[in-house]
Amino acid sequence: MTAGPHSPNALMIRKLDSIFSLSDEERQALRDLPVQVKTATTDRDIVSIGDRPSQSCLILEGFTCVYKLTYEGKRQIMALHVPGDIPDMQSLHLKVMDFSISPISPCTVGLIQHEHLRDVCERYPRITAAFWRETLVDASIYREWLLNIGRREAYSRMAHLLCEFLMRLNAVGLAEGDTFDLPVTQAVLADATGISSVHMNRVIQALRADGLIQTLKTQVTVPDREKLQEAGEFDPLYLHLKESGAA
Amino acid sequence: MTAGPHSPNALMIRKLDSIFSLSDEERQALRDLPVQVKTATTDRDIVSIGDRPSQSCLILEGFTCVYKLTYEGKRQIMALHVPGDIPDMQSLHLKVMDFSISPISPCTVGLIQHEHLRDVCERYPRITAAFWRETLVDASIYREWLLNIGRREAYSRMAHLLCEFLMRLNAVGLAEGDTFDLPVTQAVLADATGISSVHMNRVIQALRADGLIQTLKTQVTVPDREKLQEAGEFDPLYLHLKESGAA
DNA sequence: CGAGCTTTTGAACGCAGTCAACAATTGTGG
DNA sequence: CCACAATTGTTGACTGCGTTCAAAAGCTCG
Repeated sequence: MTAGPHSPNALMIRKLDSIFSLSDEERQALRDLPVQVKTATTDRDIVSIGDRPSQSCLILEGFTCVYKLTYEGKRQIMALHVPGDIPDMQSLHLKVMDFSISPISPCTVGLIQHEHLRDVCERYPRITAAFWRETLVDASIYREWLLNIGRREAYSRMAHLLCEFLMRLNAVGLAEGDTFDLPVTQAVLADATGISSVHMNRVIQALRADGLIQTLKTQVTVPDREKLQEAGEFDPLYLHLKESGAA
Repeated sequence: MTAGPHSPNALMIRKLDSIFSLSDEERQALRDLPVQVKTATTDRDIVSIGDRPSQSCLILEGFTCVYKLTYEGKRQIMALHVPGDIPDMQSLHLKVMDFSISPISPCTVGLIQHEHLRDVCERYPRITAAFWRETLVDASIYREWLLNIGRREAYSRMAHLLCEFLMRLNAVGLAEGDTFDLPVTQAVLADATGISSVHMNRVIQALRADGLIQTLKTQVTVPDREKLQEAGEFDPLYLHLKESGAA
């Protein structure tokens, strides 16, 4: 629940540190955040639309998605989150959840009470800035997804999604080179790209046929990253992984 | 450039005040923000992707959009902004712009230097929270647009967009009852909903034929708000216009 | 080894895109 | 104030990407 490089917050701290170069004191304050560790499975939401949570959740293991449903029950996934992410940091300032969060693979998450988050923010303005920045990167990813879903065709959309996922996993050290684990059904990928699951199946076959991806069980390998990025018009700028040079 | 209820910042201050009940001191600090007023026309970006701005822009009059282009030049509009909004608050924390902002009608905007924004944030933590919250609402709108574009058909998308616009204009007192001005080409609306401009034309005709909207020049009237909301599956929760009750 | 998912395949359909032409409107300069 | 240019809106015909429905094949796991 506290100290050590293996505190549950380690990944999140490393991520913030890589951008903000935290001081020892700031790092320690983050390590000291009380975290309640829970496991979650794909059959139940972690948080649901309409909830008024008093905590935010930090992904520790596995993947989650942010989604909403239409009246007819069609699901749109708006974001995928990987370990180190806090998908609902927003509930710190917006009382009512306007979306749901669900695991898309078996997960462990760490729940952090808002009062504790508010407390570190109050004491360390740079942590406020760091958290704020994280939510701004989330928004940037939403924008790129809007471009992806609104203006690209299915084949490119999927290529783009795979590029993003690979790069984000690389950033937190969860992908070995060009191979990563994607323990997720095609229906999930379809809901994340705004197409039907039948069509997603055909798109994946096309990507395989074109040699852009290889799959083995849930493992995905990208033999030629550049080719996949080209197919998906992928430019990592929007991920803001580093502040390439100052203003 | 400063005081009075008619300072350029008035709309923005009123918006923040309605949620946060600012103190006199906080209000005054916002009024004192130096603002450089500029006019802008639809033929040129206010900020462009790749820029590293040292200021953010506050919309004073007219409407702007946030957009990106695909390699083939297809445009996706990700957000519309109305007076009182700050579409690029994010550049306070993200050095490089990952999108462009363009007027979609003749505009006046107020440019505010980042250093001044940082200064008020440092002195007034509640203003930090208020600005942060604004960016979180932007993100919420992106999510709703993702659902709209990813999972609804063109007719509903447009109905939804009109509902959102009407409600946001009402919130800042820029719509008379159920009529508002939308001085925007159909191509813009098409780019905001992810459809072609030809199809947008047909959708608008259908909405007119069904009595959901009436148009006169650039004026749009919504005779039956409920019916339009139903057609667009519009639920204003995601706009977070008020914190309906405490947690 | 069987139940329940998930993936795959085929066929028919439909929403929306594209292209091209024309009409209406707006803006501009004389 | 009119004539002309440029932009915007409208219409029709054709095409196609992706959906839907249904069924079969493959996996996973108790």
